[in-house]
Amino acid sequence: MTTAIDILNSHNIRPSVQRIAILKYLLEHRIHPTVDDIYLALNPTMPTLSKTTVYNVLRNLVENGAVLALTIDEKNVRYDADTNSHAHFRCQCCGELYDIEQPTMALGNTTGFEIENVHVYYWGKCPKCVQIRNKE
Amino acid sequence: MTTAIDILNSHNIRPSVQRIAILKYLLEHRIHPTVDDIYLALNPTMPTLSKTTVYNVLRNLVENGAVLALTIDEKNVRYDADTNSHAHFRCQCCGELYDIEQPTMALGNTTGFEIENVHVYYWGKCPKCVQIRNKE
DNA sequence: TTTCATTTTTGTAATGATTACACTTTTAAT
DNA sequence: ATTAAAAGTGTAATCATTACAAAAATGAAA
Repeated sequence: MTTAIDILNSHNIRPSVQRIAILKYLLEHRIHPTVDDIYLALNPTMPTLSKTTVYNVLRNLVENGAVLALTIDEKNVRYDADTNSHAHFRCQCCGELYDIEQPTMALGNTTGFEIENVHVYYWGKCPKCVQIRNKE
Repeated sequence: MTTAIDILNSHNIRPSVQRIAILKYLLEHRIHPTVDDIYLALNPTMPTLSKTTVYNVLRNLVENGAVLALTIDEKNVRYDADTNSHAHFRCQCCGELYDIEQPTMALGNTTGFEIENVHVYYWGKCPKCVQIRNKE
């Protein structure tokens, strides 16, 4: 099992208390939290934590490829510690954000472009909301 | 050629002067503009136009499927009048946003999910920026 | 272990996109 | 022409994010 410290080290990010806490939270809560989610979750046990630090740390983690920033939610950026290839699904009923298997893709003509990164975002109804609708 | 009015009518949106102007601008300027881009472009010839109206009209267009909202840019939502299936590429050097051919995708296991919409976002270097880097 | 430079964190203030809201104007049907 | 509904407008509020300067922590050198 890879710990937060290992991940920080392997991305050349010095493992400060705050960085460890934030990455640890992301690793243990795969809910694609927003900055606010993270701040509110950690604040009780780290009262001195500043929201600016959460922003700073996350920018650092994203820039160094340790964490993904998801822009599927128009309001807030969401963060994901799972950097393996996978897609995301956002339910238009309940707003929930799910991990979903990455489709196998045959790229079209992308001549001249150097592609470094792909994000696939789905929108629709999640299983829970489909069921609720069918019961009505 | 489909006009702005045709598109509005076919999506059951009443064709007001402002709606026509905004959709026409989107149809004729395939640059994925932001709200501000659109407002600044139209303001000279429509001095009474309000930015709130631009927001309202775009929300209406998106909700009725006449226009796409792109969240590839973390700062602003960008709008696209091309609702045909295509992907988007954002250059990490110059920030430019390109249309790009939609990959042919074989969906993985999405049992239970009702998928209504897919967006594929690419990041990397655009041909211009690749060239510039190679010349250095 | 003291010193000092560098990095990191912190809190407050600013920014900037978006929305709320109340009022005015336009539209379309009678 | 009258009138009710829809659409547009301008200002003020909201809220995520960033800027910035001061404080704290870190780590290397003496």
